[in-house]
Amino acid sequence: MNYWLFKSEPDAYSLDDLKNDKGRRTHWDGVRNYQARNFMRNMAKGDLGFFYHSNCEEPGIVGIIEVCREAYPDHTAFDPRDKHFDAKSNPEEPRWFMVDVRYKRRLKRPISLRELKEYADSRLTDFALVRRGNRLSVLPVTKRHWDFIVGLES
DNA sequence: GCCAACGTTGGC
DNA sequence: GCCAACGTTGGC
Repeated sequence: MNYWLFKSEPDAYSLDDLKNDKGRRTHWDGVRNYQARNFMRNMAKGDLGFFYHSNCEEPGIVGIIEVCREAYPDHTAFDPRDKHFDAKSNPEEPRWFMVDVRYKRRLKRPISLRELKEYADSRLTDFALVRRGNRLSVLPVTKRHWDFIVGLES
């Protein structure tokens, strides 16, 4: 099993939004970055992910979600009215993919980016999230890092 | 293939 | 709202 991190702006889509969605699940559409897309194509059913709130008052990890459907074409790329429309993608040769994720649980407390950065030079070296300039919306998390971060919870 | 211009992300 | 860090685009 592999571990991941999914970023979302809570104003646009928060952990509560996921929890309140039908079946507590959603499709993770709108990713338009090749590296992030490749990560999604590597995801397997049952993989776990952190739900990260970005671009907000206190950016940080707030919950845990699970991949419940593996990568399939992101149909929002085909819709000219969609914000993430991409004329270069089409159903015959889709360029962008998405996975479905399901709410698992909220962390006992949010683990802020500020707190995670305290470990950037020790327990969380090479964790992409705490490296400068990282803008990937989907990124892998090693088991070592995953376990350490979950351990910060309590 | 280089690189300047441009658009986006996201912390602060 | 600012701006640094990137990724992408397109002229040459």
